[in-house]
Amino acid sequence: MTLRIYNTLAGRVEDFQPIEDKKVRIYTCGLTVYGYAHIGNYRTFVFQDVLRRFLRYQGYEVVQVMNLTDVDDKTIRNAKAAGLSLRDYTDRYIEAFDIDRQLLSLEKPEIVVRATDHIDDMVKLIQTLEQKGYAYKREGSYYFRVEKFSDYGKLSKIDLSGIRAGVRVDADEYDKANVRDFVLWKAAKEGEPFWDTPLGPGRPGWHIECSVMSMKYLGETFDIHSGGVDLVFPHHENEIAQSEAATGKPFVRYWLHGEHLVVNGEKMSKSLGNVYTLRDLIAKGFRPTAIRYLLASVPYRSILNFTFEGLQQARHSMERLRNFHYRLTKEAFPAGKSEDLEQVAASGRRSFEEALADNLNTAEALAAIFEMVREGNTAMDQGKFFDGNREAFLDTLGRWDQIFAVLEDNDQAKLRQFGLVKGEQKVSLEEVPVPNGEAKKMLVETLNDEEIEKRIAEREEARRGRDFKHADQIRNDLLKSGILLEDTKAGARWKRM
RNA sequence: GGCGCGGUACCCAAGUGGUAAGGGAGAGGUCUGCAAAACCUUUAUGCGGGAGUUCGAUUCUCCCCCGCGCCUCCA
Repeated sequence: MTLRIYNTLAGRVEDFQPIEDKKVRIYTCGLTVYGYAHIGNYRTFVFQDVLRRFLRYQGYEVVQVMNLTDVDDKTIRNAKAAGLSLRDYTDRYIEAFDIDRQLLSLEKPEIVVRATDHIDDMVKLIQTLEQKGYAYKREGSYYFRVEKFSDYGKLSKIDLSGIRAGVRVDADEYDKANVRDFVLWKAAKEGEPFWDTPLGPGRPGWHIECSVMSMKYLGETFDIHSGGVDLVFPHHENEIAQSEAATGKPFVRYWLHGEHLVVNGEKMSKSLGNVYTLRDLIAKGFRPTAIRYLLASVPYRSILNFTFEGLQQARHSMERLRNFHYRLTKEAFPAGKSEDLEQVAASGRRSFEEALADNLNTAEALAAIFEMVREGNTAMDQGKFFDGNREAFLDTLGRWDQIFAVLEDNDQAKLRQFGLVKGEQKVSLEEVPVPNGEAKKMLVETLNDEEIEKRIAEREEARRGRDFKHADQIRNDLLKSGILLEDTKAGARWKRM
């Protein structure tokens, strides 16, 4: 099944065809590590994760490069405020990001790179651009001569005449030859980090790192470049200009952009106080898997309206899928096999695959799987689900989960693994992060599996003796610890709230 | 000013020129020692408003209203 995907460059949905038959090369703009990533960032990362998972699902080998921008005005400012070197400061947030990534079940890109490890490569590219007449130097800084690159604007469809001198243009870059020109290399400033290079002392401009690192690891022309919509202009437009001016070859074949997320219908902003990090949400008691589910459930090209109610709804939807999975694995069914049900499982699989192939329509993929769940549940309730049907349903559900990755209730285990359990309910946004330090005090500690099982056994014993008072006592105690008991036909089942 | 996106039930959210997926919540039911949970059923003559094209429009065209994004750092 060919993936059809919206290519910003083409301005329409296109069939995806990689350069190399069974291999896909992807570059994704990662994070500027000046602080914790927020859920808006994660919306984009979940989209990119769904993309790479679906490509792998289709049998492609994926080589994904993700960059981490570890030098820019904000990182410099914040590192200085924290009294740390740029490296020490950004290391902390990179570590925090890696933990978040695992909490959200984002597959690790094959190659994760940081800008400051590629200064030499950037210098070389800028030198090439200068030799070809695309770059010029002014007062220690290098700029890209936009008017020399005739394709400028082809991605964002921007009208260059719309950029007017003196309006909406960084005032301290007055020394550019043309207001449209963008900086490749910034001359060193007093009190700021800089690198001594053949270009002179300074630090890289924002766009150059992505051109350099993507081409270094993926070649001068590669398949997919993705990021948030806000990057279309100027970031990606400038990347194209730098890269294609230097190589004379097409830079990227498919440009993919994820829409933003808003909170309660409003843009996230510090002044509104609605910027949430993953840790903020965990501290409020929300589960990483529910967050992933919510972020994945809205197709990537639509604005996602993030609300706590929506997160709660996501949690419940996800629970329904897990319940069905539980029945499939634990409930006893009569021997035999229903051909009709085999068809239900097969068509569920086909439908969700088709939905994803259609520009990653995750909402439709969900609908497909829920339809299968309902039919399966109905058959089970009527005694018409057979042992022989187990495998096909588990197969479809498992395949679906290769993309969505939310079936397993592993939140508690992961939070423990990263020390994000017990203690206070809220961690201030302003605190300097120590991923394994104060971040430990986040979730209310709950009982471990053995303790829970033991209490349940005790309750079963009480119930057999018709000592319901004691049984109910245990049930209530567990509930207070966040453990919900469910008496099913197959015995007592528990889950964490 | 330029470019672009969106308005579908109480909430989230697909989709189509042929008569509205799915989830959550609510209601009813099944199950249960009770309860919860779970499961089933059910919930838009309607898709922002108006006009047009058409045998037929939520889906196409035009106008209007509302919300939003980008054009400057931003996922």
